Parts: sequence; structure tokens; C-alpha cells
Amino acid sequence: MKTVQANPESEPRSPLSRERVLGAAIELADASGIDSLSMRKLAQKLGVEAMSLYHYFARKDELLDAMLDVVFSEMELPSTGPDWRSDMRTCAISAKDVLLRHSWAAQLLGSPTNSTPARFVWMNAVLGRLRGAGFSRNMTHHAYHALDSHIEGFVLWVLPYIAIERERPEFAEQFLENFPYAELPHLAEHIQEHVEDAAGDTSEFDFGLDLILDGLEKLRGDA
Amino acid sequence: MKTVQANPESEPRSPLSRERVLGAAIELADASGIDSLSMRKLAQKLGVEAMSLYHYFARKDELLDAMLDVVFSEMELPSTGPDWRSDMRTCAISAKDVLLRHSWAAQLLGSPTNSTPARFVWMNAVLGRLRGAGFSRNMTHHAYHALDSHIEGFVLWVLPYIAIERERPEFAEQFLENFPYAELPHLAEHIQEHVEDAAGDTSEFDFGLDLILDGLEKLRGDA
DNA sequence: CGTTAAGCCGTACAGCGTAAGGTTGTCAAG
DNA sequence: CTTGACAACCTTACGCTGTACGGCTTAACG
Repeated sequence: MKTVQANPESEPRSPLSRERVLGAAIELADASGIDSLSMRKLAQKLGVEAMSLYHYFARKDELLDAMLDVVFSEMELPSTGPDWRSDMRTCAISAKDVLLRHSWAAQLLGSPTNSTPARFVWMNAVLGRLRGAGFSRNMTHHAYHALDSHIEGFVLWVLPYIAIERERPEFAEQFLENFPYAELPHLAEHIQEHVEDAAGDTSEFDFGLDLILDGLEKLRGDA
Repeated sequence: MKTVQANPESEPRSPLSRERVLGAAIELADASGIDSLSMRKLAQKLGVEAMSLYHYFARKDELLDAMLDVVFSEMELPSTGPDWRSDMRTCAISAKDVLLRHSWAAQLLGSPTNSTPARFVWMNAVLGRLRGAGFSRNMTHHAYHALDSHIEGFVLWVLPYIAIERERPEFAEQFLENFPYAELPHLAEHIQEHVEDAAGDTSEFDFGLDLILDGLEKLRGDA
């Protein structure tokens, strides 16, 4: 029995760890979507059996929670420059970009989760920046939700379109061919605007964001 | 063999239909969440075997699409009164309420879907109301997305809290007991605001909605 | 009466999360 | 040097999922 080398012929297979499992899970989800992330596939990617993963995460939910936490930790915290508006704008755009980068994250947002410390840190920083800008306790509360809803809502809206474009690129033209322009003229116009947009354009996000920020600034001035 | 009565002793078991399947699926999802909606359970609820459902829906996705379509068909279309702002406000609140009533719908929004005619009708009506209010083509486009993002984002945010409250009512107090108030003071303040809210309060939704509508009205006046 | 089709079901298969217990390799204490 | 504990990993198995495929029962119609 050779004892020194455990697996002389196979690739080294560095030992597992919470971090390695987590990283592989995120890679897999980024590449193939959250529905393709099964414990068995994840284990295979790591050169290991499915049940081995349960040494690091008691349940799959726990893994998903941890994945979501990584996502939130990637979001920029608002800086504390002279202009609260521009600080929040940068922060919100960063959050949106992170959620688009990890397109599975928004789906996880909809199901109850227990532990996402990085999200708490992010929320705390955002709330603190608003308070620091002079918003009252109550106004900060509402401002936060207006911004948060806009971010999550935009991402949730745009994701299906990104997914379809990626998975079935031929779908768009088929859709446009069969579209009942006469019955839904305003929707047709709306879709036309999107067709004219460059891919990856997020002017819709920026517009709504500025609308909210302008409104908040006005309320701040009135108080 | 008795032939006249197929099932003399069991309950009548009226024949299946697309509508009956769809209705039962929505009932089941409303009551137990979308994760509990399996073809087998649904069939059982209808007094039938799982494979029988495939006579009416080729794949489960198709059933889910149809369910989502029902949800959208329940949303009020904007009326065309003298005040576009109040028309849109009522419409947005209705959409939010429908999505909260069918709490599984928001999760379906995040995955690519093919056919939701009722959604198209709703979108067309909203866009038409905005155009009718005097918004330009481009402004209508952006206004729509600002409103839509707010609706979907709010619902996506609030759903996990509703779910946790329903499934594990004891969670809230445990959470508050262990909360690191010192490390996250602003978040603590924010949570406190929520605790003071009455259950089912949606002032956060209304605030953001009015912020957006006010901003849009101002832009409309400027043009 | 024979044919056809609609509606429904039984069986089967691959894949899922994960409970329970078994097998190693490593290392410290006796 | 032995022994026992422990961490890391694996094997097996169970009940669940969506659904492909083919068969059955019944009603309608020529």
C-alpha cells in the first residue's frame, strides 16, 4: 500500500473547505443558473460525492444563504462624500450591477432566508448615509425602501429578458413577428423603444433612480 | 360491470378541464406556496392521477405560465378619469395587492416565461394611460419602468417577511433578541420602525409610489 | 356494429435533497 | 508503538419530483 501519496494518478484535489464549496457553487450558478445547482453537480465539479458537502453546509438552504451573503458583500457601501445624492446613486448602481452579475440572486431574494450578515451591513450603511444626509428617522425609513424596491424591481424585471436572450436568441424575432401590433399599440411602441436600446442598456434603471433621488432631495430641503 | 355510473360511491368528480386544473393549482399555491405545488399533489386535490393533468398542460411550465396569466388578469386596468396621477395610483396599488394575494407570483416573475397575454394587456393599458396623460413616447417608457420596478421590488422585498411570519411566528422575537444593536445602529432603528408598523401596513409602498408619481407629474408639467 | 378519438391512468426512469451509518486518514495521549 | 478519537469523506437508501410512453375506458359517429 502506498501511503504517502493518497491519489498518485488523479489530479491533486485539494481538500474541501466551506470557502471552496461556496466559490464553486457561485461559479456554477453564475454559469448555468440556480436551477442547475444541485448538490450532486456541485460535488462533481469539486471532484467529490454529494454527501461530502453536508460536512460544510447542513442543508442546501444554508449554502444558498451563504451564496446570497457573498452577493451582498460584493455591493459597494455608500461613501460619505459631500453629496449624499451622488453617494447613494453610485451605491444603488453598484447593487444593481452585482445583482445582474449573479442573476440567480434575485430569485433567492423572494424566498425566506435567515442569515445574510453582509446584507445587514449594507443596509446599515445605506441607512446611515441617509441619516447623515439629514433625513429624519421616518424619512430615512421610507427613502430606503423606495431605493431598495427600485433596485430589486428593476433587476427582477430585466432578468427574464436577459435569460431568454441567452438561452433562446431566436425567441425575440419570432415574438416580434407574431406580435399583435393592432391590438396592443402602446405596448408595441414600448417594445420598439427596447429594440432601439443597445444591449445591456440600463437607462430605465437610471431614470427611475434619479426620479426617486430628486424627490428625496426635495423632501429633504423642505424639512 | 356497471357501466352507467362510472363511480357510484365516490363524490361526483366532475370532468377535468383546463380551467378546473388551473383554479385548483392557484388555490393550492395560494394556500401552501409554489414549492408545494407538484403535479401529484395537484392531481390528488382533483381526485385524479398526475399524468391526467398533462392532457391539459403539456409541461408544468405551461401551467405556471397560465397561473401567472390569471394573476395579471386580476389586476385593475387604469381607469381614464380626469387625473392621470390618481388613475395610476389606484392601478399600481391594485397590482401590488394582487401580487401579495398570490404570494407565489413574484417568484415566477424572476424566471423566463413565454406567454402571459393578460400581462400584455395590462402593460398596454398602463402605457396607454400614460400616453393619454400627455407623456412623450420616451417619457412613457421610463415612467412605466419606474412604476413597474417599484411594484415588483416592493413585493419581492416584503414577501419573505410575510412568509416567515406565517411559517415561523417565533422567529421575529428570537431575531430581535440576538440583534447586534451596537454594531448596526441604523438598521436597528429601521427595524424598530417596522415593529411599530401595524401588520399589513404598506406605507412604504405608498411613499415610494407617490415619490415617483410626483416626480413624473413635475416632468410632465415641464414639457 | 365497428371505428375513432378523448380522457384518463399505470408504469417507469432519471434526477433531486438528505437521513443514517460506514470508511478512511491524521494526530494526540497513554 | 499502540490506541482511540475525530474530521473528512463515501455508500446506500428513501421518498419526492417532472414526465416519456403506452394502455385502457368510454362516448360519439358513420
